[in-house]
Amino acid sequence: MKSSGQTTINDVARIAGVSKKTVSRVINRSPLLNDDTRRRVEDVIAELAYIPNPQARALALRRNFLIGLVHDNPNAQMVMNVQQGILEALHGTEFELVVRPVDRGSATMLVDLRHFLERQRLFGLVLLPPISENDTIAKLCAEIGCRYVRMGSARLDDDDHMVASNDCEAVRGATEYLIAQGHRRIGLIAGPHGFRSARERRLGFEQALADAGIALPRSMIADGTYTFESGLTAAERLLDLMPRPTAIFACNDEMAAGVMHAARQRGLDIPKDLSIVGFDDTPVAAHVWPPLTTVRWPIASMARSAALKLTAGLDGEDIVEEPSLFLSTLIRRASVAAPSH
Amino acid sequence: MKSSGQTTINDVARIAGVSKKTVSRVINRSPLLNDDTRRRVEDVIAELAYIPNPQARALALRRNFLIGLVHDNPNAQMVMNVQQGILEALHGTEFELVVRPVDRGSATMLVDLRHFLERQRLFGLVLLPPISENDTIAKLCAEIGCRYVRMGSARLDDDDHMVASNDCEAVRGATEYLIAQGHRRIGLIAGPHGFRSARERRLGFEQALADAGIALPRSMIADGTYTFESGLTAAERLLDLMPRPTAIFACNDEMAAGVMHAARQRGLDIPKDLSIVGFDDTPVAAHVWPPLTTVRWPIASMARSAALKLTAGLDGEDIVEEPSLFLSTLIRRASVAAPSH
DNA sequence: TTGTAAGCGTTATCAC
DNA sequence: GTGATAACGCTTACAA
Repeated sequence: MKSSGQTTINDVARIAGVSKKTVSRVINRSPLLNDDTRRRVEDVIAELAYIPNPQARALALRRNFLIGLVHDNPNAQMVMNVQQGILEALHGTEFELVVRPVDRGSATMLVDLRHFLERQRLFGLVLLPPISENDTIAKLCAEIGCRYVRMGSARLDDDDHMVASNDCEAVRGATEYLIAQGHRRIGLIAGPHGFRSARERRLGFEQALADAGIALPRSMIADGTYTFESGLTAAERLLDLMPRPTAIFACNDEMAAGVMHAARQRGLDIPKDLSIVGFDDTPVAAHVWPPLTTVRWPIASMARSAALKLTAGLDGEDIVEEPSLFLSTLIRRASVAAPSH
Repeated sequence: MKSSGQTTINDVARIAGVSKKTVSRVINRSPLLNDDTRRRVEDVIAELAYIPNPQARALALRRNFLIGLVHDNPNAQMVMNVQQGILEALHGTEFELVVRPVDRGSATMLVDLRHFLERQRLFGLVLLPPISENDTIAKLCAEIGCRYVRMGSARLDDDDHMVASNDCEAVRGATEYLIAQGHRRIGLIAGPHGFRSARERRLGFEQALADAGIALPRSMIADGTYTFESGLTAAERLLDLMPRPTAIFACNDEMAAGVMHAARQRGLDIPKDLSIVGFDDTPVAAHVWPPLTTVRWPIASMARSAALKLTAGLDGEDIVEEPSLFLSTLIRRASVAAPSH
């Protein structure tokens, strides 16, 4: 070991009595290596507690050991869950996680992202919804040679490049649950236009009503933007209807919390006068009063699989096929009851 | 530009008719450079849209252009705000943000962190509370030669190595507000033992009562762990008291939300029967019913300053002294009123 | 199966 | 002020 710093590949080579290249082969698990040699080198590596320098590897390989998380998702808990899932997958590997929020509205978003990818030569990208729905970004990655996996509410890409939840079916199930409770006048607070998740969730809602033979007048659907305030405003419109809905499905928890405020402000009792269902099962769902019935999707597991897809087949590991489709669960809490009239 | 890939320093040097070293000097804003030369090189750089390769720089400089965010904070919104603040500071620079959650309880935490730092040779670290309160980590950074800035509820280090909020004074102010509303029996739900923020907030609470000449029986203080459930449990104990408190200060919003549930379960009206104040101003504070009066601290600004301290004086930029102390604000919402009896 | 030489794209050293 | 030349620590040809 040179006095100046860390143990290098040269130290290992010298002490093991082999060339650097042989050590390099051991590090990279080259199959064409004498077992004796490999073992000898591995012993020296262990003894010196040698760790290959990621910067040098990055330079030589023309590729960094960084996984990027690209997102424009305003929901903190969601982003954190994704980070946690990715880090779980990356734990014990040489990969690190770099976060990169982007602004969907910005005109320079694509150019910025391209610069970022070209400069940093990331190993791969996990794309969070809603930006993951942008096909141009996927094409950009393919063009630059950066691996990517997109997370989404439905199949956005081929299996190697996406993990998806089944939002449509999940919402259908949740709506069927409301119907089973006896509700017939059910309002929907939809998500923002252009969001795939909004489309899928609305579709599931409509299907459930259609299957049950319940008419869905346009007035029972209010537009929202996934924010608390938009939920509040939309709920005010729905609650002005005569007769008003006995239940409201909000396409995410934030908006459902807004519905609760709107109901409370008019003195409505939840769930007696109004049942409410949300989507996401963010912490707010459990912490509002009454606790919110909602749909939980396995966001951390999905992110974990996404990261594993990215790094699959690198370490000479057995290639385990990661799942691409993930199922959601209806979490039943106190915000739903049979209609009282 | 070679056919294979990106523009390199060699291309710039060749076309500008200077040596690589001179280009390097331009990139690194060396002061000893002929203005003519500099301008010529800069022109070529602009023309070729040349971007220095961060991997090669990292190898040569023995230091990466990565800022690490080390945290063990369970609050998603808080972590996201910090990330946002750091990224704001890093925007337009060559730095990227790497996130590194750690497990405070783990026996190998320090060893893992050391490995991480030695391997990745991070440029610097932003440490989030509560892990930022750990002096051993600061020493580790100093030893390894990794810059760091600690975020905290009070001055944890010298000005170059910390940014702090004034939790003690903020809570004193919030408590004085309750007192000014007429409250005399005020309960405290404290934070976890060993957390500096818990200590500071409790201190502020005690000071305010003492200053107002209000006795604080031990029974009026309940232990919490910054979680919703602990807030609920602690509130149940406080609300069992005879006479019960007319107001409760919870040391964070999560616990305050728990207090609301506990109050609701016993049919207490908020704020008529019980006033509640929280701390942090996380989204839940605005979304519970009634909206929660709470203390907001400028977490993103603090993180931004932390990152700026880390990267200060690099680009030959004017060195602007970043502030070290940040003030909190009391956000008055509907969860507080004068006591009704 | 292993080793040698030549990069990868940058910065540091030390002359000129 | 500027430029050869040698690092930085690793990998990829290409030999042997």
